[in-house]
Amino acid sequence: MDSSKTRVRGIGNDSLRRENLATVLRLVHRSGSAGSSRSTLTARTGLNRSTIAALVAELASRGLVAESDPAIRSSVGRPSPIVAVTQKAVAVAVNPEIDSIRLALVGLGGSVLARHRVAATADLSASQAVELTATAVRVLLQKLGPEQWMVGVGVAVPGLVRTEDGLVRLAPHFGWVDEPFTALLSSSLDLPVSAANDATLGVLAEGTFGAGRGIGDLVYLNGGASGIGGGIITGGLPLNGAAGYAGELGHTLVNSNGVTCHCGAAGCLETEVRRAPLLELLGLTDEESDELGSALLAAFEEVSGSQRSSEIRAEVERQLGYLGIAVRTAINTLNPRLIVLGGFLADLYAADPGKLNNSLAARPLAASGESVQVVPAELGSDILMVGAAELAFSELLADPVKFQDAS
Amino acid sequence: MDSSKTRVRGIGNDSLRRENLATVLRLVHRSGSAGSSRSTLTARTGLNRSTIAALVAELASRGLVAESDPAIRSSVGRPSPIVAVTQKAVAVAVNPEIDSIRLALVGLGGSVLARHRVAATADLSASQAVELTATAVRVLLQKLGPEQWMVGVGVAVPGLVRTEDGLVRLAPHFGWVDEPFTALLSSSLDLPVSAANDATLGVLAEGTFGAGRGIGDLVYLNGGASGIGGGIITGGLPLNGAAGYAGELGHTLVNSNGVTCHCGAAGCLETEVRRAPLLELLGLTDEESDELGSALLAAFEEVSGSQRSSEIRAEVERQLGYLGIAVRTAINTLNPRLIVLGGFLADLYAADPGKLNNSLAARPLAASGESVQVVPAELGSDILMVGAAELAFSELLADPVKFQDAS
DNA sequence: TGTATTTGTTGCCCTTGGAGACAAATATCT
DNA sequence: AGATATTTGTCTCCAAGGGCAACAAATACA
Repeated sequence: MDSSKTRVRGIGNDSLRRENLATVLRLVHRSGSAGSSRSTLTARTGLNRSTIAALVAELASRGLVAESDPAIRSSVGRPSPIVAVTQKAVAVAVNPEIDSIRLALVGLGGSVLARHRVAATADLSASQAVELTATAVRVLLQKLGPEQWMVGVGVAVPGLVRTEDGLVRLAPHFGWVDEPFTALLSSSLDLPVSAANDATLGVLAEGTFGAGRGIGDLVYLNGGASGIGGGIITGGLPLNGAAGYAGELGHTLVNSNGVTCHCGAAGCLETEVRRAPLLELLGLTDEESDELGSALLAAFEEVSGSQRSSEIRAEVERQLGYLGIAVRTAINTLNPRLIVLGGFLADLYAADPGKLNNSLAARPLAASGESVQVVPAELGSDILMVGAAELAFSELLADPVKFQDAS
Repeated sequence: MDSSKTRVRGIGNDSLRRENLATVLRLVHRSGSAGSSRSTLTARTGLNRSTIAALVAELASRGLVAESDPAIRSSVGRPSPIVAVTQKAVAVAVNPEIDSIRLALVGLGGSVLARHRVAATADLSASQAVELTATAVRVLLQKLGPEQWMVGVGVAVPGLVRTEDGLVRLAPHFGWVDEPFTALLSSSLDLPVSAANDATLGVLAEGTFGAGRGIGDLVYLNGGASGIGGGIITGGLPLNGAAGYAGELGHTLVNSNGVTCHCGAAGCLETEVRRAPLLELLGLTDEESDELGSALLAAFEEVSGSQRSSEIRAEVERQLGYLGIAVRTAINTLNPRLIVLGGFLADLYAADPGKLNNSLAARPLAASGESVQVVPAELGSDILMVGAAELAFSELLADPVKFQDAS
């Protein structure tokens, strides 16, 4: 009912403190392991020196941040202590995929402390997946130090997830429909569990710690084995939509004469732009998909131009053309400053950047200097771990007081 | 640089008061001329009775709101006074269009106090338009009472407007490119002037006072004489994008085999779905476009099925099919709760609602109960006046203290 | 070595919202 | 009609939080 972000709740004296604590913690969190000096926090928040001191002290007493002497002393004046997140509060990130379930222990600041992987199959039922995940989480929990405490679990689901309660509405890979994965996992582990779409969490990670750091409007497009997912940040906030299903850019129409998609429409982006035909043309298996990028580049650099390489180039150009159409629609709709490409879309783009860039010219204002930039994702394979952890941390970041009383 | 909406600034004691004042004023503003009781404000904000009393008193002392006895006494208990906006603070709304420039004097709460219209031609230069507008605004200013004061001017521009400074980057109707319309008008009138895209302001109006009242995620699609514009609200906030060009849904691809659009691409929504062919088939002129809706309905209700009416039906179905594709893409991207159709798109939809609704079925989750609703716009011809005024009021609504000192 | 600069630290003040007691105004029940 | 319950305005006092100014500390630079 009150989902509107235009503030309706007033601010009391207590929520004032809470918001300021959250602001400081978020700033420190976003600065990652490098941390940021107390004077920087003063400048960025606009708060008084004494206030920042008090806020940092409270966060420190709760064990969330720690102060240290600055390593390099550059400017004149009394050096300001560096405030950085501790690794006492940790989250577990989970990403169930076709072949395996990946997990990680992640600390504040986006640092991956430990990884774990369990094999899975495509015909896994939701309750089986919960079982597998729960035991894997318990393995990770054993690695926790005595001082560390678990904030919760974040799950990056390849499918549609209802934000409200984490219900997995649709996960095509596993054939799940309306599976309460989140609730089951939560009751099995007795920990708070939250879930969201994988690409939505991808853009969260990339926008906080990756290529989109500090950028308020960006679109993330990820090409995976079985489709294309999208995540959007606008005005500095993740775009979830009414229920959390926003960002399904894989179902943008790119070809009226295209193949019918599993969604029922024809010529969707993800029916026209696929990894499988590229791998096939290159003679690579699914497991060798890491080599896709270099193989494509090799095919494009080949001067002689064999029959096979020209076939590859044609397919790449074809796919890039369709990708361009979808990206153009996204730009016209969202006016982002940055398009981040992940998965095989990054490889596709790298093979012939000019093709996509030119394709983006066919839109209003394209000629002006205010055009968007297309870049590959910066975060590597940890992106979903970081994004899922970000989700798990979100409550803590919004209200550091709610957790762990001061000692 | 700091365009991100994730709070970076801390909250001091002064901004605390400012935010609470703004929250209360916004709530009263959104409740329109009906106003809302003080007890309602207490409940909705979560603030204390005494605090609300103080805040309302301050707003009243600034002349922005006034209290009055409740008209109907429904429930038990001491009756709570009704707080409603006054019409002392007013804004001027401006909408330059092909044939005329429309203006209005608008008060808080979205009430249109006076209207004005001056003839215009399509070949109007920007400076000529500024001249015309400025004199028209001066006419409206004379209607101001002695107690009223002008907040500023808001302009709804049929084209791309840079949010930052109101520069009109592109207005195809007039052939304007990078015209500083806003700055010129501001210096000519010596008043604050802000500008934005017309459909963006349309969704603001419709989302605040119209069909989307209280809904945090909605898309507004408007069909005009010369194209289709779109405006988006997500998470309760208008979606502007990096520079203000978001919402250009008229350039979504709907037909790979379509006509080339002025944007350079082929088969855009606005090349396939147009008002002109409908009017032509119905034998209506541009001036008679108000009758389009009833004429279409008549053609659809005709039982016998003349040659002409079946042609009309075919064209309507064709256009609705393409509209459905664009709407589907928007839904997949934004997951709105509501699609609001304005202009001739509302007429088109009304002629055969089932066609569009069925077309939306071809998307993930369409079968579930969580599907979107499609509705016609509620606000009539005043929509852009209200939206533009909303823009002009936005600074006041965000910080009621900055204006007019307490007497 | 002295000076300018920046920033942490401390004590005090001001503003703001909250809580509670009391009064006022209404509906409802007897 | 009168008593009672309920809701809400009003008033006074209080506590908490941030700002400010003075001082001290720590650095760069001349």
